[in-house]
Amino acid sequence: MGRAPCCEKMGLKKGPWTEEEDLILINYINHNGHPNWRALPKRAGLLRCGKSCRLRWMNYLRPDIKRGNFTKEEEETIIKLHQELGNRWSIIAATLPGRTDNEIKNVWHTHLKKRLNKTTRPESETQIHTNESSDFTQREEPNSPLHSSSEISSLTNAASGAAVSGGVDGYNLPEMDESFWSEVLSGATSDLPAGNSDSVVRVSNPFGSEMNMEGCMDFWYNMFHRAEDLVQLPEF
DNA sequence: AACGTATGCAACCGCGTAAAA
DNA sequence: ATTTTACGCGGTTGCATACGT
Repeated sequence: MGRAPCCEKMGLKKGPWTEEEDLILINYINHNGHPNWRALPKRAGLLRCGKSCRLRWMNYLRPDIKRGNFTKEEEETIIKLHQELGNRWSIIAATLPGRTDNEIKNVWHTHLKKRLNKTTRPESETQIHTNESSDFTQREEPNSPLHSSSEISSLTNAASGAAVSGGVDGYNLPEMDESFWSEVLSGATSDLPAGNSDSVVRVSNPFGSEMNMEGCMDFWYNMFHRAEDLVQLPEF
């Protein structure tokens, strides 16, 4: 498979963006959108590669970017989702409107991870795994229907619609009606006492992974309801 | 005040994959 | 059906600033 020969050409600028470059990029995208990142810098008159332009726009210049410190609620969401999903920063970012995957990744490595390490209980005291040192995919069940971040992205996008029963990549996604949770609960193979939401149970979630019931419910809620924000494309 | 170290964050790099040719 | 191209993601790097000695 060929790979994009991005940034190979000599003469393309690297490093921090100047205010002038930012203005050029903002102005161009506001008037033309960004249907083709690779062609954008040339058309806009920027000596940058498309990849660099995309990154700058997505992580810094987009009008819907929320700047400033993370709220306690946002941090808790990151911690909870990271516990369930591992380093799936883009998925986590999808549940926090205005926050970028890069920003969340930075916050995790600079603040949250350290904070958690300070308060981490010994492994033997908890059945809930954190995914910090192992890739999420390595924890997937052998028969897990999801194998790549792009598939999860597809799920996220599919979730943005009202009806999701059509499924993604052959996987039938359930309707979020009242019977949904009863089906999930009936799919749990745990023999733990009912109502113990802190305990790990194996649930029939599409990731084939373990998460506690509360986490599973929160996850689905975020996926189906907050993903709506994702597909509201800016108007140019 | 000067230096060394730690921290935070923006940006780059390389890979996987979907879409196009 | 195969190859090429472009995009998006996660890991990593490097610079600027803060902090401690």
